[in-house]
Amino acid sequence: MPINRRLAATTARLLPGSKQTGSSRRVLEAAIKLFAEHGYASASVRDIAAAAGVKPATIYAHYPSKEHILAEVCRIGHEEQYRGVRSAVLGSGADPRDQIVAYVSAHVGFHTTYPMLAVVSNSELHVLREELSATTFLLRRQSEDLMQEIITRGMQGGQFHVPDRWLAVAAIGGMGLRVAYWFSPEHGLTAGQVADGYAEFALRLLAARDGHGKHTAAT
Amino acid sequence: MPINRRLAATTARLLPGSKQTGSSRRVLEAAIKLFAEHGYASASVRDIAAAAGVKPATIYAHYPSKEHILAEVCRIGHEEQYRGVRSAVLGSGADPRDQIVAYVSAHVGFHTTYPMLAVVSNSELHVLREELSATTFLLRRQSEDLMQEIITRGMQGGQFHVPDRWLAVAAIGGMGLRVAYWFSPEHGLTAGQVADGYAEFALRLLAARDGHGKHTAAT
DNA sequence: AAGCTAACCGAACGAACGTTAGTTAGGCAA
DNA sequence: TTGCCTAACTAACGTTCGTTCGGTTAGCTT
Repeated sequence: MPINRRLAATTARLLPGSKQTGSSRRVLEAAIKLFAEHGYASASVRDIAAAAGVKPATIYAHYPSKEHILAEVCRIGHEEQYRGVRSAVLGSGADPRDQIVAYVSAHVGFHTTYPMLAVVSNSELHVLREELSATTFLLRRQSEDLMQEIITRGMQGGQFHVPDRWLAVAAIGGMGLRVAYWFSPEHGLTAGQVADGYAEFALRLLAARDGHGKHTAAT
Repeated sequence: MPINRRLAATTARLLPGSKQTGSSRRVLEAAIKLFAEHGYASASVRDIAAAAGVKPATIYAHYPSKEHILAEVCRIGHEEQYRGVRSAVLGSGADPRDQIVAYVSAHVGFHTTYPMLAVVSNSELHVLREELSATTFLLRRQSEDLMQEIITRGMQGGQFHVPDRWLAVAAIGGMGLRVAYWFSPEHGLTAGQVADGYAEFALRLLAARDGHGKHTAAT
């Protein structure tokens, strides 16, 4: 087991409810695994075909180009992530603290459940032409906006206090993103423990130590 | 200005004190910029040569292979990062809170000063064979261990309280890593503001909200 | 049985890849 | 001047890349 793996996970998981079937789906799963482990440019169409149990030419019966495969993977990944955090927040109470806990738990949960999908969606997106990545960037933006709205409401209500709300979004989002790289079921921590821990971290990060941010200056 | 850039920074900075000179250094700087923007596999030797104002074959007079160029970049990046956090911590007081502030400020400072170097060092390292990445992984490990030691001392002294100390290292480290991707001098926040903000975030994250972690259970 | 459709494959295309061999130009010691 | 060294160059090597094209199968409909 080499130490210089790109991520700790070893198996690719596509969404159980994906509408893809047969070879089309196996190609997608193989692409997720290979893109995650070696990167988009280093994973050849021949590699993907072999991993999917198919010949290279067959791939082009399902996808118009290698780039479109990546675009589909990124779209699926960001769609599931946004769906997850959105439904979690909607299912929580009206207290911004509950909403942040729900958001971060769902966010981390996505990265522990679909680590390879998360790695590809986040670190290979830049190779896509804007035409193919526009939808995905919109989804990412919506996820960020959702967190920022929660934080803004929390600051107005006095539950949260941060020097800069955008910086808090970047910090909380960033620490969640990295989970996909190191998380593994054999790591010693369960997915639930990581989600709970990060939710607690996010709460601490947003709430001033004196407990009531109303009395300190904000930007 | 396309939206799907891999990172916000536009200019590569090599360390001012690097011993490299002339073409050798220009090749290194060009490689940092191209590896950061397009990834190791997508940046060809011909691209690097053109950016360095040199012909492809000339590169092999300075580096034995493309892989060795990346290895050198990763080594320089991790060396500077470790040097930075280490000297910052040594220059701070004995209070773990001061040490964490010093560590995180230096860590974030590295990622805002050398964003391209940081992006390459952290996200392209996995393509290196173990033989070429061993030194770099050692440096990364030392940086992580340093933060963990600070946190451990802070927990023993009652200043810090976290459910899992390794999880705290991962969270603080992860949020700092991401800074290299979005930070830009034109972003609205100065490097100092980001460093101060993240240092504050790290302190909050480590210190229980009741202010004295001694009274709550630890794992 | 004939015909259609979707899926798949073998073979090959031109382009780009990392790398190498051999050559040239300039500076310097003898 | 001669010889040597360094640093850069030109040209090309063999390989792999993404992609395409023509043809073959399997399964269903009529």
